[in-house]
Amino acid sequence: MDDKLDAIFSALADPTRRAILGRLAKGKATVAELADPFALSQPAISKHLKVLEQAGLIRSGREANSRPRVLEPAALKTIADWMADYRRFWDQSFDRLDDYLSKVQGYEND
Amino acid sequence: MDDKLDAIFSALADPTRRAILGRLAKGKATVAELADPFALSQPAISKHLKVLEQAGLIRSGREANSRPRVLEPAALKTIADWMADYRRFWDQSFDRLDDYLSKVQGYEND
DNA sequence: TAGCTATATAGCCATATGGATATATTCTCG
DNA sequence: CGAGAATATATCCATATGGCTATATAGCTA
Repeated sequence: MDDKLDAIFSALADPTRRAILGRLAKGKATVAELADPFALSQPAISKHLKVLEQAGLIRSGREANSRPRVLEPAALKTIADWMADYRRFWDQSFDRLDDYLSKVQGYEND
Repeated sequence: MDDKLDAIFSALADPTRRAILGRLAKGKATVAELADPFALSQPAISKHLKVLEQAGLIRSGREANSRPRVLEPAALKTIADWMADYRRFWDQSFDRLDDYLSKVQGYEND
């Protein structure tokens, strides 16, 4: 699990890769489309994509000639879960909210 | 802001540093106390602390002979805010919860 | 002030990272 | 099948990172 967190956090520690995720949040995209906004070579982008994929943040598809990428949200949930332990430190409403929800009838968190 | 996110994510991309944060979540600690659980030299720990401090994740105090560290939650909030844009991808209840809260009387999120 | 404690800094080394260019691979299509 | 398009891999280079040992600095305390 530590290894997973290492990979995810370090994948996110780069503005190019975060921007790529931002693009993928709007939907599937090819490598060429992902590379377009950047002044970087295609291999550089492929390298970034590999880092993101190995961290589990994205997945590769296969479509005719291209290998479109899609977002893989589970990895983000992994770090969100890690952060949950700290949430009380900055989110003053968190404890109260949690408490509140547990008392509300008819609300199910799936 | 990108630089800030770079620094925070890359500070978190190391298990030693995350463990240090975990310790600090339980309260202020000296460098010696923070170093204790690890099979690392004192300078190595000091280096990690510097990384955490430069990312804004911790702060140094001054107390007699020692320089105790404390958690600085604002930095964690920074990445939580960044992640908020993606939350809808994994948290199915998020939209519903958000919607629900906006309709609840008497609840104020500060 | 001298010495002890706590911590920081300097310097060194090995490995990792991010970029580039050149080339290989894999499909699609005529 | 041969050409072109889309992407991956191989190399190479410069810089960053994480660890160590040795040493410097700062504050107590006798």
